[in-house]
Amino acid sequence: MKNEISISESEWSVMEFLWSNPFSTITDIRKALSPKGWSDSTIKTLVRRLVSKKAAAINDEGAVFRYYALLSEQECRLKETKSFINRVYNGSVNMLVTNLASESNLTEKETQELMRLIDKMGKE
Amino acid sequence: MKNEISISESEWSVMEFLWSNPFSTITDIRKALSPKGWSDSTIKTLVRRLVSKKAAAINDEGAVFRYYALLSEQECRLKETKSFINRVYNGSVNMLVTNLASESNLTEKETQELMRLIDKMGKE
DNA sequence: AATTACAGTTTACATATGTAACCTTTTTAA
DNA sequence: TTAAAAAGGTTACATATGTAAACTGTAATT
Repeated sequence: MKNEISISESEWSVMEFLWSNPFSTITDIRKALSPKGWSDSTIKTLVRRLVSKKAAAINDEGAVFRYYALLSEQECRLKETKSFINRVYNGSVNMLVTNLASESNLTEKETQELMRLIDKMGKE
Repeated sequence: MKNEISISESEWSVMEFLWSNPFSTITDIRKALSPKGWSDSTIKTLVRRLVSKKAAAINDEGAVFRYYALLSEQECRLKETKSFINRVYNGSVNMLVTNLASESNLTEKETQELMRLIDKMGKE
């Protein structure tokens, strides 16, 4: 019953461009994503899918369609982050950060302080 | 050229059980995952896929097969975490933690200290 | 005007994933 | 010992995703 919109990895590239450059044309998108090496068709498919899943929309006032994101970067990130933490860290932000910290080069003391802040971050 | 093993959401449930309970039988897994409401077939498919993608393996010394994880929880988490951060936060741990912090109830000062630690965590 | 370069639309096709039935053999409980 | 339950194997089927060709129309370039 939610806005179960899920954006795939490839689609994220498009969304990211649209977030930074609203009202872009297909050409704009194609140029920006050229490093990806995708064919023109691929780009169009990604855009079409984003529009059909209501993550983006079309503005057709001018001669060519201009696309823009319907979902904000912030909300998409939060949604993805939550589902990621649920899937991989049993919903525990604490565990995630602990894991990140263990990969880092913080001193024992700093790690402890980090843990304290994380704890304080609440909501388990 | 990497160990491009990707574990899907449903498969994670199985892996998690195997991490906590190595050398489990299908029945063990089925019982543990019963809250998921999956059919017996579904469980078997998930286990089979994990085995075929070399994330788990079979020990067939006894009468029934016993399954165990071939990849550690730690390495799977790190892999997933990295790909997640790359996909959603442009590879920036910093940005991820900043985002988490902004969702929290830390004081301004604490957030600043958190940021300092994150920065120090290095490898951007 | 003819050619080219896109735009927009439709169709395609392989792999991944969620979810499960069916079949055969073996084990177990009534 | 017979029926039910489970194990292991094979097959299935819809949706998602990565990736793209083909077709139709229009706009820009030669």
